[in-house]
Amino acid sequence: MASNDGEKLPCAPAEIPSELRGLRMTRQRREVYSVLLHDRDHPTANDVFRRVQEDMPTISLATVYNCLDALVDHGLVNQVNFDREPSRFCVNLTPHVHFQDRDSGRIHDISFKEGCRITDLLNLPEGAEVSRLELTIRGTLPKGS
Amino acid sequence: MASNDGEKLPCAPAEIPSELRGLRMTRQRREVYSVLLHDRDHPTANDVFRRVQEDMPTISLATVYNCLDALVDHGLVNQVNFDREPSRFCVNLTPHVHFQDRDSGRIHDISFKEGCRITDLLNLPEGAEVSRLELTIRGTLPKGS
DNA sequence: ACAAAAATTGGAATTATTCCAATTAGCTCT
DNA sequence: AGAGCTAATTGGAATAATTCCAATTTTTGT
Repeated sequence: MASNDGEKLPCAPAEIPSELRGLRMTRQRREVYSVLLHDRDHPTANDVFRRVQEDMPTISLATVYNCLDALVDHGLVNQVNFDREPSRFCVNLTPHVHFQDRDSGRIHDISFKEGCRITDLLNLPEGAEVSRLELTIRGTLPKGS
Repeated sequence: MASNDGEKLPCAPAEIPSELRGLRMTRQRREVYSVLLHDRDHPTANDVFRRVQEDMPTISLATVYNCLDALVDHGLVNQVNFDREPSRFCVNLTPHVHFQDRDSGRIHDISFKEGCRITDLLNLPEGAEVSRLELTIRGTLPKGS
């Protein structure tokens, strides 16, 4: 889960500035980021690759991986892992967890109830510092949600 | 997170019966399970393979994978995934989450405070049924814990 | 003991991801 | 705008965890 520091984030490709959080926005990174902003369905690296290729047919898969890494490192994108499945990517930077519906396979972002922190529920050892926390849930949703 | 139904689990290899939760305990499965019971340091499949080989030099890695799968399917063992690292395996069936210390790399089991359920903190959609939930934490522990 | 079913085995195959060396693009300073 | 420097991109090869497969062996039920 990423920490959202309250900064306003661009919501349309056209608004992506040339640098964001100190990350040099190359054509490829901009395109990858824009694809992630456009369809927020938690695509895999390969999904992103295929989508970016439509506008930029010469991009390589290695570059997509590089771009995704860079975006993740700079906190613009979250990497979501469900078990041993291919990683998925998510531009929602507000605190949330992921729920995968067994039937559709779709992943849903689930927010926290007001003021709730997971670590309050745990018997963490004295002095433990949490730096990254990932919660994934699998289950079913009522039909048609 | 496994559900522990309160059943008393064997704590020494010698005590493992020929069937457990409907799982046929073959020599190989028994050995794999016994290795997991003996050193609860969340080994990978490869770690388990090397340990089992000491007593059973002819076992194959494929069999270790098969045995681990069977044990996981029958709820005797938990599969633990940290990001894209190799899966690790855990015989602790009480409800808990996993904390990886950045310095040592070691994984610690973290229990819940009395009566706490993670799903109570979440804005789950009406009617959502949780079937599996995995929480992994990375961070640091004070020296010497 | 016999037949049927299930598990084990070794090796090959798969697949997401990473690595590498060569080219290209982006930034800075004049 | 041009030169030089650094970082990013590229295609292809390499890696590594895991899965698959077909043949053999073990176990179970009759």
